[in-house]
Amino acid sequence: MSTQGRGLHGHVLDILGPEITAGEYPPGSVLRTDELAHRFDVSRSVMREVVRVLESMRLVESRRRVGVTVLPICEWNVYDPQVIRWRLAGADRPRQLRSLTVLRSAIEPVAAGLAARNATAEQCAELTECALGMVAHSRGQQLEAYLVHDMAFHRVVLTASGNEMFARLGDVVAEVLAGRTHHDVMFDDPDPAAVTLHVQVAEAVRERDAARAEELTRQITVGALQELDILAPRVEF
Amino acid sequence: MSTQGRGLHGHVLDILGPEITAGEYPPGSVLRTDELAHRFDVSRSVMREVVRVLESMRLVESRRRVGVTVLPICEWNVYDPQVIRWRLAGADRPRQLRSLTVLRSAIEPVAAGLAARNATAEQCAELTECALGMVAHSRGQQLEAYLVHDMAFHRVVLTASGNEMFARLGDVVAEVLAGRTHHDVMFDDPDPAAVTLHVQVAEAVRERDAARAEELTRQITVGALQELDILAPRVEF
DNA sequence: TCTCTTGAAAACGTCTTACTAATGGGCTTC
DNA sequence: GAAGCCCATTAGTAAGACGTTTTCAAGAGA
Repeated sequence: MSTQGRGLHGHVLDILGPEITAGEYPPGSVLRTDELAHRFDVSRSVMREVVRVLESMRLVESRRRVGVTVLPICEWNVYDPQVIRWRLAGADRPRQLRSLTVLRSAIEPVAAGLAARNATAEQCAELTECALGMVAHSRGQQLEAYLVHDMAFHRVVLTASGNEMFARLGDVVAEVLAGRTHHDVMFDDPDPAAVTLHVQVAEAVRERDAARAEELTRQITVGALQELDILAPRVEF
Repeated sequence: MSTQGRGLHGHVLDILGPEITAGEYPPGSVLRTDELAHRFDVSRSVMREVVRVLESMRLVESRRRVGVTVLPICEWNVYDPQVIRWRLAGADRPRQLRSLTVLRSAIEPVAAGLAARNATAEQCAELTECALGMVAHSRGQQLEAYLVHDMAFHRVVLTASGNEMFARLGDVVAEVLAGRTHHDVMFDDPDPAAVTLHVQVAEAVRERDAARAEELTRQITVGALQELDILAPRVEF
């Protein structure tokens, strides 16, 4: 599921983007538009469009007489979904997974609290449905079905918060959850305690108990962090 | 401080981007590359590069035989610093300011907690210095000088957290703080309670008291939210 | 020898033109 | 009325020429 297989432009981006985010060109490296165009066998026009996009992601900077310079990580637009996908697919996947999980631990509890205030009746119903789906598939090697409901659950919470910045993290959280199931070691069945917590969050939101929804969600994210510490301890801090 | 006045490309972007984020073209509106090129008096090449960048921000989508379609807000990359700047400069500034402040209230307490664990001795010193600077300029119409130290304080906390996702929000927080001082009604002097809280956060971080740093920062952000409610109640939720 | 000036080379920036390709809508046909 | 074909439309790609800025080095002068 690359972003835009459409067009030569998207194709080149799908190769060059991951290379840069993987750190194959150290910060300060200089690429030449013409060379890249030749390498990918595309016209300079196409190559220029690719560079423009990379530039808007702050992965590179283009300067006259110098070339296309790779920027240090601290400059990157690390919230760009495309950049996140590239990094998750690449070498510093563990690091990215950790920073995203920490991000979740900050965002989701607050989002859940807001959801308890702002969720529509329909969203409350969706939430309950997702939680029940998680329960239903929590035993007997049904990780895929479980994952679907888990992703949906968190997406509904973030959307129901009513804050667009939170809502936009739905995709990111989904990828983190999917990553946990697909790439990393995952226990045969999800932690029963976590399943229960999801059900309780749905309850709390339905009952408009913001404080409880927040606290329960905090427990979920703390659990996710601990799980990460067990599987891949001390990758960064 | 527009992103890149460099080049025709940047110039067109600085006009078209704000127009789109201001909602001047309702979602589903169709723009034609040729028309835009003619309107801005640039070549189609330049216009195509602009469209590519807008596309990477998910503000528009380009399809053959159709044109450049404006996407609904829910598709936008709302974490793109450029998009944030455009929106802050435009019509839905209040809405953007509110969602960013809510975001702050989720992120900063957690970041402060992490900072208490991870901050270097140098960062602790910087933090104290910033807090003292805030105190020094907290009375007598020195809002500008106060703002400088306030922005620096929060940037250091976010950086010291050691999480790159948090660190990258330094600019955003700075713009929110600057916006509060410059564009919105601001009391003559900053709230003394807030000043004290900053000093205490610096203390807590220095003493490695994560829980206290988190709780104190939570009070700061809650204050910011309340302030927003007083100045511009009920803009969205 | 050091500095300042000047010039040229290098790389991106822009424009133009031509051509290709896909796709949505209208037209025809059954 | 439905299905399928055809074409106008608009973006996608390519190639080449020229402009512009920036850097760096060579040369002139002190």
